[in-house]
Amino acid sequence: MPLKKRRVKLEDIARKLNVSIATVSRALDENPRVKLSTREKVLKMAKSMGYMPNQIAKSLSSGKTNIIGVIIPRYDEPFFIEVCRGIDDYAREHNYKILISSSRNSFEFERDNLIAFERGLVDGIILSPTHETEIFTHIKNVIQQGIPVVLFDNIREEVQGADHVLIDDDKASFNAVEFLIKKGKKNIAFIGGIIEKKVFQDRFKGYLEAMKKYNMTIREELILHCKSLDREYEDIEIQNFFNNIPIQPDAVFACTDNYGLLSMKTLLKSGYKIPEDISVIGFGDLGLGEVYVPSMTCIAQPTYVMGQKAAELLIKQFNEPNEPHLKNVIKLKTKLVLRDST
Amino acid sequence: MPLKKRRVKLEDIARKLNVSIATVSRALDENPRVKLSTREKVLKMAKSMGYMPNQIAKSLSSGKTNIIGVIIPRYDEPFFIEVCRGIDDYAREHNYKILISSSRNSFEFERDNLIAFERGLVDGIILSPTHETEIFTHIKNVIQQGIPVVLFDNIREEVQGADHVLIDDDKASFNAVEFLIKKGKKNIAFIGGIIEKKVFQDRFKGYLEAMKKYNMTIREELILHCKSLDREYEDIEIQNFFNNIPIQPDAVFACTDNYGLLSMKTLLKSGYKIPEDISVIGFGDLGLGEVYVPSMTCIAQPTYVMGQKAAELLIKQFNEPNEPHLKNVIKLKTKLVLRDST
DNA sequence: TTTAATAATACAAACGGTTGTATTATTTAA
DNA sequence: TTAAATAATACAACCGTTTGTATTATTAAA
Repeated sequence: MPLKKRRVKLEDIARKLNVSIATVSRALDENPRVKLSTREKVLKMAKSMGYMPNQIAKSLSSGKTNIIGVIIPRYDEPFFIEVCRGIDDYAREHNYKILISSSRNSFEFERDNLIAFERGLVDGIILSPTHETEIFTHIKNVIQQGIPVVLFDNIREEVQGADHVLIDDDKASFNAVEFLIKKGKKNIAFIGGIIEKKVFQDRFKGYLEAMKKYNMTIREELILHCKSLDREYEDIEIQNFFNNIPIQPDAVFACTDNYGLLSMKTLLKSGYKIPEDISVIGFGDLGLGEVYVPSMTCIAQPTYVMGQKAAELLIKQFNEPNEPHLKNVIKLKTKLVLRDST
Repeated sequence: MPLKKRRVKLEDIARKLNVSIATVSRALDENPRVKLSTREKVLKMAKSMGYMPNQIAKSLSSGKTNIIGVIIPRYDEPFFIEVCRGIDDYAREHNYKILISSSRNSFEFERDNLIAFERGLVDGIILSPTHETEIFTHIKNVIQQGIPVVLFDNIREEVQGADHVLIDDDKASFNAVEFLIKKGKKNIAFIGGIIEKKVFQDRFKGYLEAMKKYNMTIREELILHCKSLDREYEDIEIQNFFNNIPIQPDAVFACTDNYGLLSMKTLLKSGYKIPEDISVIGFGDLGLGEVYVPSMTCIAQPTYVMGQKAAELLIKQFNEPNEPHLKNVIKLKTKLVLRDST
């Protein structure tokens, strides 16, 4: 193992060629201010000496890091990973890298991550707030520093100066439930999550709206708002719900993919035939819905596109540094992916 | 929206308090060289002015970015995401951030990412080589620059100077197949992947070893080496295999989670009862195996721990900058998670 | 007191680039 | 040939920190 060699820098090249650092810098930039023959000499020498520009020095000097900071609530959810893919692809095409941080579903972590990014590490931030996040001063602070911010997914409150990328939860649910109704379903169960959360409120709202529009009876006994955050306990809640249900539902609209799958699991165990006896629709089209037997009909979110859009909005902000930037709000459409469970 | 304000820097604080920049810097560092009363003044002023240190300047000056670069072949594989979680948790505890890059399963991208990291953005690199990666000069270059490197998962060849974190594929397969044999299975099918790849070679090796040890007849007709890289085509290959199989297998050992699930899907469709007629074991414990009906017995890899170990080794390298660093190789144990499919 | 020792602070170089301006070399026009 | 115009390059400040050394203020010892 050879000794670690000191990095080659502009100065080293300059000295060897007996030119100034400035000339070397410009030559490497293909700046027309340096003579062609000089440029070639410099490029050749740089190559032969194994020159690697120092990104940190560049950033300090230019005030740009070409890094986008991304904060997601968790890594182990395909939804966020897909969004990150979208961000990454778009970013890479525009010469940006992404620095992903997980807030571990904790407000504290979210704030800490934001503060870390605020230290000049990133040119802008794409953030999906945790469900815990109720105040937004930490985000507003960042914006006030002049750092561009784009929010996506779980947005409880619009933030002045930040762009927003959302899906239309309300409408998506409405469409799914409408679809069930039009198929002639009478007793459509609703499986939602903690009702304090905006997502679940909106999805519930869509359910109610569709039911009302078609004059369906809304039965409390067919509605479950899961309270648990823990996967394991969700399972139990859903089992209890279906095992003690006083009316036989003929359809289930579940507010997450997992709720849908857990429902199917329980229903199959109880002897229901899917889709003969009962139809099931889940929300979100990632993970297991497709390979499960039977495969599950889902509301597909344009996850990847969401990431792309977020990156696009952010980079747009980079390129118009003349404030004040107000906000763009993009609402993306979902679509119903029909499978065996309906 | 107020105007973007210029960032507060040490100089601003220094000027206000009529002290030198050095003193301010040291005061914020709690350096005992500054008087307590001065330090307090500085801290107070820094806070009231909303001072945020500039990470880039710090990095340039200190030569440390406190960022770990991570390169994985793809985002949309739970395996890598879990490893990243492990890396991130360990890194965060030791005051490092991670910058994740995907090589999109392409050697070119892998090399490009590596070069980007080489520009001084990261203090060290954790890399899982793509299946395409056959030469390692790009990695050796990085190591020669004195940048610590840890490799994990798909390592075809040990690289001098880099640490390695692996699982014992051979033994894991051996154990799984041995388990099936001990359950009295006679016709154990093997579903592997492209046999040129080291992983699949090792897993096949484990299968053969177990079969030989227990004097089982090895039948070519029960062995499939999938050729496809494409999920969709995998499905077809596996369907064809089982639909045309001349002998009824009573067990399947599949080299990936997905192969296992696809096998189950096909077998169920063909009327097999699992586990009554046939047992199935998959490799990898992430994703669907658990929720599938029936749930699938799997070889669980210590994915999260793998990430932690990788981060640990890397940070260890940071702390012993006296070369030459040779290499550490860590082989992690798997375990068989029993479920309904066996 | 006056000096020596030490505490507190200031100065300035360094990290490795970028970029505006000054300077020198070369070409063009008179 | 020489002045003016322009091309090529050099100089030096700057980005915001850290840190070794020099300087000044304070305290302790003689």
